[in-house]
Amino acid sequence: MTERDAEGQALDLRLIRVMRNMASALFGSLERDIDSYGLSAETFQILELLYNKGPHPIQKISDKFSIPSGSITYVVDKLEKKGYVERLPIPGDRRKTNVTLTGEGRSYFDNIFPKHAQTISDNLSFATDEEKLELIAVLKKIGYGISDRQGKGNENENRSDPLS
Amino acid sequence: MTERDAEGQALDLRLIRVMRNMASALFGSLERDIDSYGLSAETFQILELLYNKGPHPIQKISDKFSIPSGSITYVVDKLEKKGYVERLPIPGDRRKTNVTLTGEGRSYFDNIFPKHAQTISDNLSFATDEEKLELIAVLKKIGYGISDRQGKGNENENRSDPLS
DNA sequence: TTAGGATATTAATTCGTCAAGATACAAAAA
DNA sequence: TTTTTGTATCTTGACGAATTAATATCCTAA
Repeated sequence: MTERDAEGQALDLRLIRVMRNMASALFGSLERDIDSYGLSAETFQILELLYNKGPHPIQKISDKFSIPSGSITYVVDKLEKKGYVERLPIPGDRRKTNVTLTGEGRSYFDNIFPKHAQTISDNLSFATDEEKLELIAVLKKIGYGISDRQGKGNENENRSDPLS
Repeated sequence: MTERDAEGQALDLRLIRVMRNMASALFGSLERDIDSYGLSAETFQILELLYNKGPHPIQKISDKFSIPSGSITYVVDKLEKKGYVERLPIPGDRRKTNVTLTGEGRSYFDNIFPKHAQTISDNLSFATDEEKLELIAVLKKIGYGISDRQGKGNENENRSDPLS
């Protein structure tokens, strides 16, 4: 990789520091919000996935969120104990298990999601819509760049739902 | 807090998703780099602090990085066992303990920091300098906004080294 | 059939946090 | 003064959360 001159490097270090602080303030705030619903950021995202895209095999969830295979059982167990999801066998392949939202899980998410979305908007209210569009464009470019450079084995991934 | 219309809300959700994915790609990449030096993101940042700003009392470090008081002992222990830092009493207050870089810690950091800085530049190379400056401005604004709203008890913090 | 891989769980372990405790300082009361 | 009360600092030990490595079951293709 090409080396940067001292000045450019200093700019990069400044940017990474601002990013770290912003991320810590923003995601910290969102995590506290999610915590108030009795969930973790991780379990919230899993519920969100099931809510928006229906049942998923355990392994898909594990992949999507980079949760180790040994941990995903533990995580799904917790959600199952709370009554928000259930495990269902997948016909045709008895190795797989589908995770699906229960009625209770759905209505709980119906309840908390709008609140959380409002918290997100509150936290992002310090930028204008124009700035937000600019952020989306640039941050996407960076995220893509990094993921593509790494993912030398994932070329066939869903590019219509980028970075998802 | 004022509520957003559906369209604005959708923009916010888009932005937060892009931010999450970007952060996970970027910080994941940086963490893997740091991991290759046998450190965690947290311990790396502590070494960086001691390197740039000299010895710090344990409690300052604990505060700065929001590490619980029970955990900071554990973290400093690990760095001490590796020989990178040592604990020294602070004259005048026997409750406090200073954490300082050892010679070994300093030369180790001398060695790894330039490598890590290069990794940072590599990961940020997908944005132009102009875009980076724009990012710094907007992300700072968001980070400030969130921190200031929360920190109703921290008005007296160091604003010349913002969000640090 | 059999060999190899995919999927999920279990058990052991590691990691980090919390609550409680030990010590020291500082300020107010006696 | 000295005593008391409250607070700050750090560590300890018990605990829970999350990961790893090993295991059980199942599928696919040679």
